[in-house]
Amino acid sequence: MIGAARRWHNQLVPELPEVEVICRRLAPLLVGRRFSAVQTTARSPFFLTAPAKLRRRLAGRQVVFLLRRGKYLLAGLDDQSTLLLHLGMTGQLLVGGCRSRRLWRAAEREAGADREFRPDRHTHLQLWFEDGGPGVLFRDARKFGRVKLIEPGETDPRLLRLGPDALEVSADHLWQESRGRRVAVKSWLLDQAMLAGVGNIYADEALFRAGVRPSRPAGRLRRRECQELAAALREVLRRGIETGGSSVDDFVAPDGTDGRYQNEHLVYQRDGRPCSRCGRVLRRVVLGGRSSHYCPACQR
DNA sequence: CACTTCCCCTGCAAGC
DNA sequence: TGCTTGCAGGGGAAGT
Repeated sequence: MIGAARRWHNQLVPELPEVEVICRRLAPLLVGRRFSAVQTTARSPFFLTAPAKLRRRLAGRQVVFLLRRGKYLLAGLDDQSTLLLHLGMTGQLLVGGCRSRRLWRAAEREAGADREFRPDRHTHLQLWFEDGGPGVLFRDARKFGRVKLIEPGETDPRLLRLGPDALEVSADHLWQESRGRRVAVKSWLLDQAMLAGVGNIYADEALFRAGVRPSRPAGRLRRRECQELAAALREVLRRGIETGGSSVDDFVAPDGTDGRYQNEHLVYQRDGRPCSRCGRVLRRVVLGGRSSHYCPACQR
């Protein structure tokens, strides 16, 4: 296999729209309910807060609110502590009992499996409620996800470092932040301290729509391009939320349904195929260790 | 200080 | 067929 024709199996990272979809669908299922028991697996020492402590501290707590900040989910609890969740690359939050073909391995899918999800060896956290209703399960095959209990009055340095939320990014912010930066605009967009919530897919899609080549040094952006990039970012993120997120591989909403935004990807993982705008063959380049997809004619 | 590289981890698919 | 190898990537640490 050569270059562009090669199709790697890529995991989809939950970016801002996916986390927002999860947040909106999960909030009615979490807020107001009280944890009865919390289960963890022996394979979960990657948690920022030790599993044993999570089990002890969460039991009996009631969820007061659920919100998204960048790619983080924050569940406020009735003792003023906060449960912080990051889905990493393969993290999933699922409602106990949900059905989805996507949750099963290819062989099982082909067998027509569309059955209820049951906790498996990658299900690291199980939250059950005292009302006896469906639980919420955190599953993460690659363990890049993070779970932390933030104690009352404490803050987390991860959250303090985050830039403004990408859903409301302004041209002025991009302009000011980009001045003097020599890093590739693509790598710059992925910097959560500059802008919170943008990942590989939406960065590539926004750069295409703004006509900016991912390898361009951020500091070379013109004011006009910052305007177009800000508008493109807001548009692709808003549309991503509207369509329920991108389901390239691992993303499923808590109820097991797929998103549809992958049907609207114009460049992401489309290298080797013609550009939808001009017909030129789309390319893939690695920037800062991350693959970027772009049109050599439409993006300058 | 700015920027790059490495590492964590696992599933999948190419290649032998 | 079955085993080995290598790639993907968010984010933080370590290196240049």
